Amino acid sequence: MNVFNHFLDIVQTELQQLMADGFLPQGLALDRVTVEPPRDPSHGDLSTNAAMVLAKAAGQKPRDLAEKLATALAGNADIASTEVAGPGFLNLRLHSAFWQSRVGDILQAKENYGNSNLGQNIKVNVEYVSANPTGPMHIGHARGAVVGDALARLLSKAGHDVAKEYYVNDAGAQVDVLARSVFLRYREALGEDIGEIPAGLYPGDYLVPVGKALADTHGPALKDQDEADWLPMVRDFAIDAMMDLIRSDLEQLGVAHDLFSSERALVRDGAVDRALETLDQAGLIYTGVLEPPKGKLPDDWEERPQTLFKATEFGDDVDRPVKKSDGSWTYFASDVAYHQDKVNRGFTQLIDVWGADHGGYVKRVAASVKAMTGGKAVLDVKLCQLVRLMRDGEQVRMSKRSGDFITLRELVDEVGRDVVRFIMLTRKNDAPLDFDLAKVLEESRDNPVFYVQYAHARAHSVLRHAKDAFGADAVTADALAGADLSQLTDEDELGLVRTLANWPRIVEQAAIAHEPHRIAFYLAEVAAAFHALWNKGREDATLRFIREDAPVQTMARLALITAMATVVASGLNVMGVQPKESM
RNA sequence: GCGCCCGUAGCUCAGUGGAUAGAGCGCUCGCCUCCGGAGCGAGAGGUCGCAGGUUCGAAUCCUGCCGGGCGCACCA
Repeated sequence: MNVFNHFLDIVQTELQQLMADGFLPQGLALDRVTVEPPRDPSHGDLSTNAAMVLAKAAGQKPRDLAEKLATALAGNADIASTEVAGPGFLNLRLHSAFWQSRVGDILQAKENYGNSNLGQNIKVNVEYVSANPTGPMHIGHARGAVVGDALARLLSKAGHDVAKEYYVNDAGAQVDVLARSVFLRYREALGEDIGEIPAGLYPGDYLVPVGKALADTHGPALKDQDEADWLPMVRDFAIDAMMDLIRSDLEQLGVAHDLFSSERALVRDGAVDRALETLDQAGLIYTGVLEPPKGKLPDDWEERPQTLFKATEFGDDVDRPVKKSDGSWTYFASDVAYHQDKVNRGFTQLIDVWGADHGGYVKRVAASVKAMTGGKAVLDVKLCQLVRLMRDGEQVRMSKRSGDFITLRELVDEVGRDVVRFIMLTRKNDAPLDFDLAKVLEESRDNPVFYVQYAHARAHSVLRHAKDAFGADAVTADALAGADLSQLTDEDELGLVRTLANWPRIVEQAAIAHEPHRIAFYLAEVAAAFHALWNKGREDATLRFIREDAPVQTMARLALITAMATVVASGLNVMGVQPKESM
């Protein structure tokens, strides 16, 4: 149950009744009415702004209106008291029994607690990573991979029909460079001294085995051919090898896409021609000359006519070229086709997760989607800012020149998959993130991965102790489900329950905002509430979870911490992190 | 020059229309024969970059300015 939606329904029903009974004017719009947890817990359990948002249209003073609503709600069995406060808030306090029942909800739903039908099974396409198939993934790709994957899981939990997709840029000049780089390694594998890798080719050692594999397959047969003869074949060979590499990197991170879409295949199948034809028929393609870019001019800039898309009609700053000077499609043109392809496959919500360096590209793609679909499909681009790799507060320098950058694989090998995934979600996507290799492994309060995992492990530790004290037969899921929850009366116990009952709301809000990082912050809050309760038991022995002299109360408390562990596991599951039962 | 993002406590950051703006670190003061002290509690610390505007109500929305990051024909 989403407690807040539940009471929003109740409040709206009562408001409708007040209208029907003539206490309020007919036809008031109730869509701005909200029910939320008050910022200050001393104000009660729930707070509604109904009186304030309706006062003007109703022609009544907010506080008077709030009083009427309070009277109307007084009959509700779950509401213990109501209070009009401040400028016209109506604060509700619920009976303990209502909160206690939420523990039962959680135990019953298990990790599905927090699932929502918010998305109504709408088809959402999340495209992420989409790194060029020219080398292994590095730390920057890791952030997009985690954000995209967690967002997909989040939307799925919130009731969307989600497809996870990787766009393979296998059609541009960069894959020809890859092919030449591999060909060099092929000659090397045949015993040739290739010396320094020339500038403009990929120098990384990861291409050595690819060259060797090529030599194993073909022997020296390719060596003396013209480039035009070997390049297409070597290119395909190299792209396959790179995608295998990338897939295995992703697997290490626990990221699995549903579909890898090939740019080359789109071009080959004529999808780009068709997409551009669509735009052309709509009168959105023309030949024109662009103004030179303001500020610094590129050295080789020349004024010339280009085939342009009227992006400015859909909110972009300038019209955008779709053909290169050699007549082939630009990358943008195939991206238009790719987005059209997604829409054709029935997706009405498109989400792209990109690096921040692609920020200048957002408007034109959004414009193309708008032009293609007449606004029926919406595109949201999540830009991920840079990850700064640190060690003990010092920035780790990466040398891109030698191809010796920090790979995803090295990162996961050093700190583990779960740590990488969690830390990547401890910032908003549009804020830069410091990833400190030392700090993320610290076992302390200010390492959120540890802090949250510790709460989960601690709960399981208590359950193990309880089984020792009462016997494994006494502490079972059935026994916990049947616990007398009215035993949970301490204010901090009920406080923890309230925090747990917030989970369904967090899921919905994070899903609406497309912000998976909110899960990480929420879990830290749950962990804090649990650790605080734990320590209260240190000072007052009657508050400990396990009281051998009070088995009924103990079972209720074990039910509570099981619920806590369940919510933490549910949240970690959205983040793609495995909960730990011991540290 | 233009566009996008960011500016909140000494530091790192939450908080996308609600009440007295929060957390961690750091600082000050407390709590360990006890279910895992790998933790907890209390305190000090703020013109929410600046100036206008919208609103019953603005850190949040709008406009302008200041400061920082990223990007800026045909590459991907």
